[in-house]
Amino acid sequence: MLGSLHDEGAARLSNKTYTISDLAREFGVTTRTIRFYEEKGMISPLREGQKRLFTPSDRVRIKLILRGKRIGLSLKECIEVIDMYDPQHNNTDQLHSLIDTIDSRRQTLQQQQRDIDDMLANLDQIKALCERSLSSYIAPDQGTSNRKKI
Amino acid sequence: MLGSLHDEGAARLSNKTYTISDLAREFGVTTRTIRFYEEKGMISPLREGQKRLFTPSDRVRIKLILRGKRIGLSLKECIEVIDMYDPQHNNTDQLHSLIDTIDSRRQTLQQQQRDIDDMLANLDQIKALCERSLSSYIAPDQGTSNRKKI
DNA sequence: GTACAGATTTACGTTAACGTAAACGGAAAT
DNA sequence: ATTTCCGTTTACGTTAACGTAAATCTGTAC
Repeated sequence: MLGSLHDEGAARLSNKTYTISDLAREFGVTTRTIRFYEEKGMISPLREGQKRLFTPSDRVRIKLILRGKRIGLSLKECIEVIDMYDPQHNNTDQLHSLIDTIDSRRQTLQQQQRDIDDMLANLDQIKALCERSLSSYIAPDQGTSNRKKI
Repeated sequence: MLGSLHDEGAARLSNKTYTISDLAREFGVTTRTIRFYEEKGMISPLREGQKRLFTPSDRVRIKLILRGKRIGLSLKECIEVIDMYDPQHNNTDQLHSLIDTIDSRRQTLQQQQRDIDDMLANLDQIKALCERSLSSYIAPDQGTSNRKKI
């Protein structure tokens, strides 16, 4: 399997499991959300009778899904990224195509980095203007455009 | 107005305008999208009879909307950010509250930066594994886990 | 036993961000 | 004059990602 990342102490042979509300609480989502992810085939928890039993691996997948969402990926894109961890390799073509996918995903991420940097810089500017405006604050006043500081 | 950014050559007193398809083409979106943004009050192009006339300011707003979208903001969040450029200040409380908003938005952006960095690092790992797997490729083979390089 | 807290399935509802189609207006080219 | 190209309005359709409600099961506390 090309080396499964995220085993989180594979040595411990961890057979720990989580309930659905454990994970919901940990990640600040509803149980509905987690069931929805299962419906979509994004996770496949075990069953103990009727109840779901989540493994550490399920837990990591959820974590990765939420990381994806934080940067604006759709759920579909989230699984695309996650599936890269466990490639159906064996095949040279597939490996090459995976590399292409990775490169393209990287482009997007780098564009996002630039966008975030830009936006942060803008926020800094605005904040600075706010603070200058506050420091020189005396009384309510209109047009501040080209007015010199008092 | 606390100093309007993005005048893009305010000195030139630019009265250039754009048609809807100009901007659609430039930004790679449909005209429907632009009209939709107007419906939502995100831009307010002039009219020449019935037709829309977009100013450089409209153009910048669209640009900022799309930047927001690229990092996963909703349209509502996009205008929240854009509106920071043109605060209804005059009021100390409002300025303080704007600063809070900025700080909170910054937190989110920084979390996104971390998420992107993490994801990029993961992609690098996966790619490296792919390439190692390709370089030692001889014939279709199963378990590569702990196998030494040939 | 039964009440109660959690878990499950089923299924309809909701919001966002457009897509898409229909029907029409005005100017320019043929 | 009529086709051809924008452009416009109106309006219904669509997908994603859950929310929410109702009915059922189930193990544990009392």
